[in-house]
Amino acid sequence: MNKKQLIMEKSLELFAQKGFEGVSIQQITDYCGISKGAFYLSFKSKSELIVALIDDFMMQIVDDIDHSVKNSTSNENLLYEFYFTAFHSTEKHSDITKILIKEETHPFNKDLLHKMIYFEELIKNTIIALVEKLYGDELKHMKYDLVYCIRGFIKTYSQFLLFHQIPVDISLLSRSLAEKTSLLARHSSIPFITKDLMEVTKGLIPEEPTKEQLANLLEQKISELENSVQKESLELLSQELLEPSLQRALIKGLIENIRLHPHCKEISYLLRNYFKM
Amino acid sequence: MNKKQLIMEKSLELFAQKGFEGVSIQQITDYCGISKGAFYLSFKSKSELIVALIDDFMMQIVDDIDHSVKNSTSNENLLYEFYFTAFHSTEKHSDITKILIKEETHPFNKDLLHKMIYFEELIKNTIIALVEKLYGDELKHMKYDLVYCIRGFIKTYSQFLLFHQIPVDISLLSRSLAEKTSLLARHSSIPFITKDLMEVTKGLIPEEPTKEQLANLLEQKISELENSVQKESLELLSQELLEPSLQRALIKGLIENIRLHPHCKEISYLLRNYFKM
DNA sequence: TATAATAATGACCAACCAGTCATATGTCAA
DNA sequence: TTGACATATGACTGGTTGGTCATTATTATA
Repeated sequence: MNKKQLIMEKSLELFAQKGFEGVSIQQITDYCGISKGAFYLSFKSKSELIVALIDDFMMQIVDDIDHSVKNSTSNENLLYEFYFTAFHSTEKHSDITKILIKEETHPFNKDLLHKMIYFEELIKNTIIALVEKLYGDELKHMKYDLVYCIRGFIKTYSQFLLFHQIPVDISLLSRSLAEKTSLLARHSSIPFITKDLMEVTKGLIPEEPTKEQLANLLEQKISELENSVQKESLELLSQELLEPSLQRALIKGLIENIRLHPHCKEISYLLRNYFKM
Repeated sequence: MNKKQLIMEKSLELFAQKGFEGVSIQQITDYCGISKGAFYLSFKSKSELIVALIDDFMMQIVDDIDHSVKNSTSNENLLYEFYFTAFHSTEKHSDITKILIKEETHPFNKDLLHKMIYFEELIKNTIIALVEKLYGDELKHMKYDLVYCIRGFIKTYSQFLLFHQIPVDISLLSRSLAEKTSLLARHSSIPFITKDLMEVTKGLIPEEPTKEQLANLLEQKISELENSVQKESLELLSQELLEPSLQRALIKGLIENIRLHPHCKEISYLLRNYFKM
């Protein structure tokens, strides 16, 4: 296996158990069965590993949730599906989620801090899209308040799922929260979180990447991948980016194709936003 | 000033900024203007300092909240008052609250872990008392679900208050949450957190102290205190504990007296429970 | 097979840590 | 003034850390 990949996957387990500062490079290399020096051939420092981890795995969760919101056809079960996807994804990627929760309150590194703020912003944008899809302009001044509540629900119950080793009925939880959310949306009238307050807490604007940046990212991914449907899809999307010609349905299909590859989630997410799918 | 007290107060600031593991004994002693050796005259180890901190300051918050619930006369504004007290108290003791939030997900020490579980349990008990006072048996199967939601609200918004340095209208926040809570209590029907689920997550039962333990604790506090109304009150309560004679109103008054002393909050809380006030 | 290039090793380094202890300073009473 | 006791000091120990680098092993090329 790719050594970089090996280190990332093994260290993820350790970090989830003991937090970043609780795991030494020595422990990681022992666990991987490699030497300490070999580690530094793959990563310049411990921080770089951590940032790489967050980058890679974080996007898988964001993409899962965002995809479920953007691709739901009926509004009937949207709330339920949203919560279900969110909890399902946090369980599937429980290691990285544990890390995100653990390090959230004192990220030991500037880079890491920025990644986490960026992550938070993406999730928030998805929730905003969800709320707008469901309630349009009905909510008005309660909109951002509701968004923050939903985010709070997800955080609170994710923590419950991850830190108590009890088998839990996610479906029930999602129904319960969907009901609660719907209640709050329809009846609450005193907003605490306003648009202004939410802006202030932003900290970092997740800049939309330019067409050129996207093209470069695609180029890079293409060179990394083996020949496969995903590679072909990426190449077609790369062409489409530079010279638009395909119909929307085709583009959407291509983006769906690359979503299947776990390390193309970020690209998939960015393209979906770029092509406004 | 008492050296032990000095160390506790100064180190609290540092810990709140950087977390327990981010602060060395050397940094603490430098910040206090004492030598490293002097630290170990007051505390056997770093852990002991941390446990002492949690013990002392944690109870101040628990007592504040518990007191507001147990002493409210009308149910009209109880929810609002409860939230207001909770947020007011977390702001007043922002340093210790930051520590509690930061260390919650990976307490670096068994003792600390137990303290935190104990703390969580006390808060939960207070919320249960709140819910029962407000809704009695009406809620039935939604009771524990509501309790968990309330706890979630407090955590979510405490984090918001403490980690964004924005001036915030706690009163508005409390009204907003009181409305939300009331909505959930009256209309939600799908419980996720059941009594069983809440039991499982307990981990540690906060054992009610026996009469003898309480008496010892009182004795100790009495010897620590200077002559004052508080000391007198403690002595009277100590007598009352061994040979009941006073009327409830008098006992209640005495307990109120000792609440005024910041380091008698725990005693006050325990006595209030013992005498079922 | 010989040579060059790349991958991997682990002893080593400086920095930091919690905790110790011989020594020094201050403070009483006799 | 003396001596006994409590208080305070900071150099020191043993251990861990992230990170380096001269050396060795492996692979590719010719």
